[in-house]
Amino acid sequence: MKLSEYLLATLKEAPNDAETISHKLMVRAGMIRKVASGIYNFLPIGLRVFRKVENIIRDEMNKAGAIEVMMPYVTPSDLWIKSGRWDIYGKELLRFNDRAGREFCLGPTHEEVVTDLVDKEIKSYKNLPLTIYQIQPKFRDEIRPRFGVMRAREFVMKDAYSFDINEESADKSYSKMFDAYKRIFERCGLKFRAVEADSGNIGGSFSHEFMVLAETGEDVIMVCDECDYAANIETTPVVFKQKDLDLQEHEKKRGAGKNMPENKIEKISTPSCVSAKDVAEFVGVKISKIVKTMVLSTNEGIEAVLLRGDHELSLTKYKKHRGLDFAELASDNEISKLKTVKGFTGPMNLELKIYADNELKNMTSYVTGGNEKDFHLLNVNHGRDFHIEGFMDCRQSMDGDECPGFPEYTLKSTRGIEVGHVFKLGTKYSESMSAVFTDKDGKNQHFFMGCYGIGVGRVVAAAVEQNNDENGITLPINIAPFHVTVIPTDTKNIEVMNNANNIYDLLIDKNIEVILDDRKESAGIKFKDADLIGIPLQIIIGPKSLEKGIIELRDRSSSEKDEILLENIEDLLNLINEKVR
RNA sequence: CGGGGUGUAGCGCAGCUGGUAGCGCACCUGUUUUGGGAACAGGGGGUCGGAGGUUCGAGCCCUCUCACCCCGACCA
Repeated sequence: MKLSEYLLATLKEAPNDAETISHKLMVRAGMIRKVASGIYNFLPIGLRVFRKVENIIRDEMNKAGAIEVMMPYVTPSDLWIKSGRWDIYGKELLRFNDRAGREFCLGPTHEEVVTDLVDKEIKSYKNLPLTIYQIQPKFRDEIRPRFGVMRAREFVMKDAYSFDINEESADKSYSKMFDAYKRIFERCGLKFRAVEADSGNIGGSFSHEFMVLAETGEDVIMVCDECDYAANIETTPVVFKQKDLDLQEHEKKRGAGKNMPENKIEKISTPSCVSAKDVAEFVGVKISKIVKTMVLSTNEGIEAVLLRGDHELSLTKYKKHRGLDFAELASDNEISKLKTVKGFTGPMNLELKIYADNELKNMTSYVTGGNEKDFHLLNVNHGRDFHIEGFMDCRQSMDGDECPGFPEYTLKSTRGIEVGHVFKLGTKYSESMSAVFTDKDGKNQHFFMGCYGIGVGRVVAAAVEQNNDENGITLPINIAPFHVTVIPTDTKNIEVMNNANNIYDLLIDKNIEVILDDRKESAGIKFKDADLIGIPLQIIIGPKSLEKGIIELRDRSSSEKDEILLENIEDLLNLINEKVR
């Protein structure tokens, strides 16, 4: 490819809406351009990187025995109604009608379509297991698209779906995909970790996210440095230990024959103290002596959950342990209907079902909201003063928490970009959509399913996020847009151009992905562009060195230059060939 | 969805108390250049996001609207 005939759209300055390094660099390198919020053009340089990632994914999918298909991204509502997701899926699902008024949506994922497809085509256990996949655009009307193609509304996803006769077989399909994912991200040169993720409500099912480690990642993951344990913070279990010391304290405070501490509740004025931190400072106790009451709106109605003041609620874990489909923090409006005041909510006389984090078991005589503006209560105790429906592990894990794998190790938080997710579905969709095959005994059985996604554009962005320096992008050679650029520093010098053209042709003959920067630009611009878009190998041909019969080979990442005699040009080509393969 | 912010040339920005729009980069032409984003000379490009209003006069003031960006469940 000659650059004079190419679409190279590099920019000196990044547009002001770009925040992350990868977003800035991808725009500056002419890889992507925004068309609308969360919707992007891929320009030639970007598309080349995209295709390389895509091909690695395709290659590993094929090697793992998955079979490629292509499903539509415009999907009819009846499939979604059948699975029950038409009503559950919120505004993320972009819905519209065709000319006849039929309802459709842009597919955000394809469980419905693929389950329907396999149900119709696969009748017998003899044709199982089967894993099919596609690489195709998806649309999710995200609340807040950001970071360029990292979180886009329209994006390309590789989604695979496995179908098995039973759970045991499904686990094998899952682990094949899991292994394929590891190979894919290794081949892309990414530093990543597979972490345990939300396993949903179905017993025995599990899920892993593949996280590229990056400071700008949107997800927080908890990792153990000593063992392999890693999990999304949303789902990391907290190892609970009943505190003996507190129990002894508790004993001392017990009244004769009574089961509860005798400290009397005290109502105190706490003007404008709405956060646990405010209250702790105002009252002069540790924040860990505060109990905060959070009101939740769920599919089973309004309820409350209690947490220690310095702990954070994990809605994911709460939903899971409560067996809820839906839960979010109650709105101001919902709270205003209760016998309480926002900022001063407490469990006493709150006419709601109250649940609590396990840690509450270790707490006595704590501070809670008074359900009255500017008032809190001291010496509140559950059991004596109010009833807790149930305890569960629902707080978010924190730095220093015990590793669930080994009690002697501790967890540390780090950030990651979720580039892949493998999920064991079980029979969730085959049941809701009545998708069955005939087993050995001639009986109908529901398929055991798994689904496996990779965001292709996000992998590209994550790779850029991990591979860059002050001059631009430094992608590894197997996903760089080109292998080699030939840079003649003076396009008017016939000798220089002849040699440049010659080397360019030789590289093409060897199937090296090469560009010739024959633009009538100064050498400086060519160097800057080559570095910015991240061509790993640069062959520099200039008049002065050519007089000495040499050309230069420069390594993008290390900036090291090798001088090579023209007569040894074959050696150069062989050297490049080795690096590329 | 709530809160905040920004829309002026392709990109980055300036534009005062309202007086007919500018800078840098990019682009085009020519000449000289060519080893890390060249120099000089000349040139093109804007219904100032859109609609309405106030005014003799609006990029600037008012109202509405659209787009884009940032922050936000952790307070219950």
